[in-house]
Amino acid sequence: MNLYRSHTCGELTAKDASKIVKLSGWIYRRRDHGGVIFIDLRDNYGVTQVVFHPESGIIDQVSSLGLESVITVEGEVLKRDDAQINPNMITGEIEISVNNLEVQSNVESLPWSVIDDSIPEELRLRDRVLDLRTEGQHEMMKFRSNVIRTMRNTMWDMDINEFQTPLLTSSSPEGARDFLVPSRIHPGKFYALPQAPQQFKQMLMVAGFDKYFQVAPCFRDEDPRADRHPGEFYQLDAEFSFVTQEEVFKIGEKLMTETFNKHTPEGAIVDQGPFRQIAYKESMLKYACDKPDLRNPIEIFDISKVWLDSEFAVFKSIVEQGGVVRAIPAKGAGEQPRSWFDKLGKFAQKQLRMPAAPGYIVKNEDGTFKGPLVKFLRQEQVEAIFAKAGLTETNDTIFLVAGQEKHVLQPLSVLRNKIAEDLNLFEENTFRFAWIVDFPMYEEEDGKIDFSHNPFSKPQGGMDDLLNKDPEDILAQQYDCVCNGYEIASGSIRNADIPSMFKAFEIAGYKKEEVEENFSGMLKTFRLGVPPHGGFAFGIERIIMIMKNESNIRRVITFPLNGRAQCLLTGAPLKANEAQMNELHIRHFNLPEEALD
RNA sequence: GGGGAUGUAGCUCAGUUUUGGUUAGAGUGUCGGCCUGUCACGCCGAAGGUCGCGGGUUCAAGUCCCGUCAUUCCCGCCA
Repeated sequence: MNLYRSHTCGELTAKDASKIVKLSGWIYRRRDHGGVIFIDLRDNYGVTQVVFHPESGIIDQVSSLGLESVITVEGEVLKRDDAQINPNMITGEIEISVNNLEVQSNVESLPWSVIDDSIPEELRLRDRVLDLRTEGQHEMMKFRSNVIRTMRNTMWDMDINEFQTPLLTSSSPEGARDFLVPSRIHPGKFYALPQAPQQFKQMLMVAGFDKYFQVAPCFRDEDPRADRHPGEFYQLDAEFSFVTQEEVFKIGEKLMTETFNKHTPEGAIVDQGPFRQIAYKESMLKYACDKPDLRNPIEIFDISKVWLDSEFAVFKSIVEQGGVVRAIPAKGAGEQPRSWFDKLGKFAQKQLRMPAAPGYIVKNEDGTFKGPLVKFLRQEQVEAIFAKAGLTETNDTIFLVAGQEKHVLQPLSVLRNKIAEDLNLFEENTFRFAWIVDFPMYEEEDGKIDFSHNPFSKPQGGMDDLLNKDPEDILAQQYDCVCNGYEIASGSIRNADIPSMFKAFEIAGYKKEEVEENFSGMLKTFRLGVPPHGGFAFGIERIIMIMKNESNIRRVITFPLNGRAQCLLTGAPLKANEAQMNELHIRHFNLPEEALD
């Protein structure tokens, strides 16, 4: 017998009756009847009812202990009378009649109750340990642990090596803001925390390891979102040599299906590979975003041209000036009350900052149409639009959004999901995957050409594309994996050809010397013989959020930062003292007033 | 940097608009008492409030106005 326990609080049942046992755990609940006291004792594994009788002589001691105190009890396992069995507990057939109590740690007062599930997040973060004891949060972290175990095992089963890569490394000029770490040994110089192990995993391929993965911490100094933890997060990062895009997809599909099949609820529908592949361009048209939620059956389509042959000056001039009109088909939406349409219009203007509420056309029972825009089109034009949408029933509706393409995409995407949600069109308990492929290599903003994704991706046509195509027309062997409206992975087949790498950077405005300097490590190794290679990185937190249907990423992180990137437990970030600053050769300047106190 | 929502007892929330008006309520938790079979135990009693903060309007502000802070969601940002 262990010093503290012979069993856990989740394992004793009727078959253990009359055993003498020792249990340790936290006081979860107490029911004091004056003469007899019941305590629900909780540990990581479960809850067991322990009973104190007056004859034990420790009643007074027990009633003075605070909830969440840690105790060790010793006693006999008693089978309960039939009337006293609690069918809701695994250990509900028995209880422990205690004759010996040892207090490991007494709790004077609790800031809030572990049983209460309506505690605000600020307190949960401040008292995170208490929060991690609550049933929901405790199970969540065990769930995360199990998911990562499955992912690791799946990778190992495919004979993929697990390696670690440096955390103190160099800044990469592309991408998000870096976290910098001042060097003591090299005054004035800084390490950067990796935004991803990108360069190192490629170097592992050059080193001949063939297949690699790791559960990698990634650091990006960006503002948070509900699905984006500020500062740091984890990726299941992987890279493979001598592979094609399709072979990388197979590995990713195996990883996802194994993980989701094992950890989603009974009866869930999980896409089994091969996953759908959707070209970036197609995705932007049909779903108005590059991470579509495919549980939503609505597909947007373009109806720009019809307005050139109409009397509606607003849409006509938008299209004439290169803008677009897009249609969102909404099956049966005409059954909704007028107030629903009004509310949707207000939402669009207020939340999505659309200049006007989206127009709509509803099909009447007699085959005519109604809505503010109907009078501008001929009957056969409207009929053609509905035919294109495949809408044939009374009350079927089409919403219209017009404007320059870059302005309408975001509102379209949000409206597509909101309409489907309001109309209850989403598939339930379903996990829909897709690969978004054929991303453009470059994008133009304010006349400047920049990489639209990863500068290390291979242009689909190689050097030939780089030399002969308009940069905006060059596609990359770059792909994302999306699930239920989240981007859960990103990857590419890398550009392993040194001349075309320089050319690719040149198009984005980087001089040869800059590239040599910033990627010296990687370039040097590439000159030593680089295999064709490619890979992916899956966002672990997002995968867990999706499986648990959680909307906030902090729920799946043991010790998350708050929305302002502060740790309420440790106070991080904190000021450095003078001695530390001196040693690191750094000094403050230009601090805002509020930082000076 | 910008926009929306929220802020009342330790915690969850009602009261705030329509209509500014006596002592701001409930549940839960806490504390005290009672209770030998409960399992979210029960019963009796008590304590607990700068209505986020500051200013303004008014005879009178939790309620109206302005500002500000905090939390959160979104936009920007996220190769």
